[in-house]
Amino acid sequence: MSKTSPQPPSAEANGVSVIYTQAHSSGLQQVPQLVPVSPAGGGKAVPPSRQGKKSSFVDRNSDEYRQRRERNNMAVKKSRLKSKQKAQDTLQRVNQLKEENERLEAKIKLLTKELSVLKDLFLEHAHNLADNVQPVGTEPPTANPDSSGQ
Amino acid sequence: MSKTSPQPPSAEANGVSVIYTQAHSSGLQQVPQLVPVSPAGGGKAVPPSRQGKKSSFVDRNSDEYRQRRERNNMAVKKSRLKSKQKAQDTLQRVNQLKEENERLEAKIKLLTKELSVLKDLFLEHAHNLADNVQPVGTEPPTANPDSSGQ
DNA sequence: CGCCATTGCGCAATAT
DNA sequence: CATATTGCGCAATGGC
Repeated sequence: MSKTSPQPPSAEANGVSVIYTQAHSSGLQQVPQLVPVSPAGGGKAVPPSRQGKKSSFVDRNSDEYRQRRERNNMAVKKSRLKSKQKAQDTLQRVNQLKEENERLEAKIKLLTKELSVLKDLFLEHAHNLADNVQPVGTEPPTANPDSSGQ
Repeated sequence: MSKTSPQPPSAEANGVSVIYTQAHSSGLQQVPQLVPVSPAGGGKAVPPSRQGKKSSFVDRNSDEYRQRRERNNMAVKKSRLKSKQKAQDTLQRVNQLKEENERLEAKIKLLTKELSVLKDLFLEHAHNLADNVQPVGTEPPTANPDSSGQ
């Protein structure tokens, strides 16, 4: 009883899914019904073509309105879900890349070590040649008159 | 005139910044004032302690309420901004990791090539030895009966 | 008990 | 004209 998502604001999630999915805010007993589509001068006064039709009010009771709202609500949900998906994918991508990075670093470490070994062999051999030491048969391993490290 | 952010829903952004920052929904002329804090049985009926106080209604006109709302609105904005920041950071992280990946792959390629060269040198030298080629000036054991590779 | 932080949700303006 | 996105405020809830 402690790790649940914020749960829909009581309405709709409960049995009160009557009609007012928009129960929030000051409504609950809507009186106005008709509200100006855009209060305060929106700049250009209503497109001349729509003048003699519905001035500029929306009927919050019309089926048209409710249907539009519902559709938009669905679209919103969908969009937000998609958004969250993408965010998660991005997170996964990060982890994926981090893993690959570690893999590559490990490989580099290995290759570097191998190279180091081979180079050392070369150096040793070069020294042997320079010090006049025959290859097969005789081998004074680390008993060389060599004094330098490296 | 085509790349502007959704601009606040007309109210508040315009000159109508009266009080109703919550202008949305069916309000605009709020009549109820007092609304049940949680419609439909929320399960357990109100904490016994609050019974004789304010039952369970919120006064949408009280300064208390408005202040709480305003504070929450700020918190919400802040939280959302933070969220977006984090999302962007994550995207940057992806690019960062991708770059690093390329860098590492290039390094691997280089190291691999170096290794390849050194190994070839070794092979060549081994062949020289096998083919009866003495290093400084000594007689070889007349070629080794060695045939195993590696 | 309160405060801030998060989160799901619906609305409206906009973008596509 | 329809859907997709986005900023915003509300309310429930998480967490300190």
